[in-house]
Amino acid sequence: MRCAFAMAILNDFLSAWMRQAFQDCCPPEDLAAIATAPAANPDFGDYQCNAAMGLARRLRQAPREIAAAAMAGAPACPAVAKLECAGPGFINITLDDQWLATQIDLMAHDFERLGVPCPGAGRTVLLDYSSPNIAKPMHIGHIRSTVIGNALDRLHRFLGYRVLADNHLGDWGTQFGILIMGYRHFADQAALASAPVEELERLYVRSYEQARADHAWMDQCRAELVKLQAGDPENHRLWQQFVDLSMGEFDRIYRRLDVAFDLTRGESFYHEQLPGLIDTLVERGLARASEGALVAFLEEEKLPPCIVRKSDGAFNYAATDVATIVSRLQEFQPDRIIYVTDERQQLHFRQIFAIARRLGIEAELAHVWFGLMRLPEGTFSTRQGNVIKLERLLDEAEARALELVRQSSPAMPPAQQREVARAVGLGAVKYADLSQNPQSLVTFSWDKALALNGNSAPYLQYAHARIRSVLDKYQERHPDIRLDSQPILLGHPLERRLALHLLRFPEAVLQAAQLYRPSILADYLYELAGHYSSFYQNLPFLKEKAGRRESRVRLCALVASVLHRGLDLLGITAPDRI
RNA sequence: GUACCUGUAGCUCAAUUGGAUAGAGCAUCUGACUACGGAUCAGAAGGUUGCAGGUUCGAUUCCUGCCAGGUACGCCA
Repeated sequence: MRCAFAMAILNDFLSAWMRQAFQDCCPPEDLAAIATAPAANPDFGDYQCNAAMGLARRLRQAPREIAAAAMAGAPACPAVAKLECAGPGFINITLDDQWLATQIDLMAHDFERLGVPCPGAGRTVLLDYSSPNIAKPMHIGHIRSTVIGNALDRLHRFLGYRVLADNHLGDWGTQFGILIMGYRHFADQAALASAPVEELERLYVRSYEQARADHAWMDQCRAELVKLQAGDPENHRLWQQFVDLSMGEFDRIYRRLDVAFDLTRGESFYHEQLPGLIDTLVERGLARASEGALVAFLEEEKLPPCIVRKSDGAFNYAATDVATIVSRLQEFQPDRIIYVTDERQQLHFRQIFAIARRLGIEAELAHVWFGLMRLPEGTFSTRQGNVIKLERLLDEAEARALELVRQSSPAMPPAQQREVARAVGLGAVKYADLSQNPQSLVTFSWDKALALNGNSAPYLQYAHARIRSVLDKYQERHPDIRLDSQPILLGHPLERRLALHLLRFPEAVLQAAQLYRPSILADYLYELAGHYSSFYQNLPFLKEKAGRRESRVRLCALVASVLHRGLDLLGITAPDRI
């Protein structure tokens, strides 16, 4: 039997091959679980299959015997050079050098996609991320949703999905009642003209303090919100002014972060649909009056009750979010809606999704949450005024990077130095958030957010720039050689290891998107840069004799392409010079 | 009280979702300077994976119970 699998994901290819090997000695229902994995240790070959041990109990047979049977049953495969049984029953797979070289050659010729498939073709994903609140400055707590969401956006687009990135602004909540009261009583028009969002923030904090001490004030705030939601022209005018002022600042930051949305629809966009939604919920028995409010009871889902309309008649976040799902499905028919928010909203989304299911909505609904960013002294909040503004973080990052660029590239023109510093500083900040498991707690620290060495974006950018520089030198010295027709030779273990890792790029991209964890791609790139740096430091290539020299230069070029593309998928720029 | 998350080297984080000797970075120490970019590389040292049980060939990973921290839980978003 010939080996006839398409090689898109190396591990899937080998897993499918192993399933064939096990076909005769494994019950059919267990076949699907058989898979390979990269070897834990280079001594064990390149890939391993651990299925024999798992089957031993079911088959009442020694795992090594099962492994031996599978190895005997394995169809011939040009990819595999050696198959060994080791330890209690591991099957160790060593790939064929020539085959690896051919795969690298194919990958290098796939200049645009580098072997990454397009599983999202024909599917639509709506991505809801960033979503800051109007009238509050963007602070470092907002960067996680923005950066993680944007990376998921780029990953899904690259995988062929039609992506609609929607910035679901908080432009319709209680804060406007508080803000309107603050504006009426404390507004400083001069400050509003010169630093609008700071002034709005000040008014909000001032009015909120008042409300905490003064019940009548709080009641008045609520009343102003109800008036706004009921269409009061004066409150609506103020609201529009607050929105416009905030959007000016948000747009400036998004441009700087290289983040773009297809839609910017705040909660207010769905405002008119809320009464109809509430009627539907009541008609279908999904919500009923309770203590003056309208509440959806979700006992079947083992979830606490969810208020969809407050006793003062105002709609809340829950109502808006359900209406948003309904509206999005009607207008765009997404196969999936992904929300990126912090951990505090887990229960909220479980409730919202439960209500959506009861309304008969079938689209896949995913909540990607991440740990709240804290300061060493605790949580920060606008109300307490202990926030670190996002722009200040970005300024600091660029300043530190600029200092470094000036030191290491003094000959570079100042304008280019600034451009490089922008990419490096911004990359460092983004990478700090993207390179770790989103669900862990994060305590903000300047040194961590702005790290320029070790496992950081600048390390990857540096590796990339070094390669570009070497490639230029090669071009100068050998302008007549057509590189892409030169054979790939994998003789040295460092070359081989690099090649093997390069071939895992498609898998890293796919996994990062499927598991909603950009950190998987970041880890992959960091390891790639590490393998490359060892290779670079320990093996000559421009000085190597012809043939091997071309092979190594081609490997370098492919590493550069993968780093550039991979960083781009994380929203990070890799300059040619650094 | 209930639910979810976190706990791994001095510090910050990994561990291919149950695999072989738990890996990186920072900090510390030792090497590599006629180099193709030293923002680097090679190496050393650093661990009872919060604690106690259980499941099995095998547990950082799954189950149970504790401990510590975080977050949420009918009128915030």
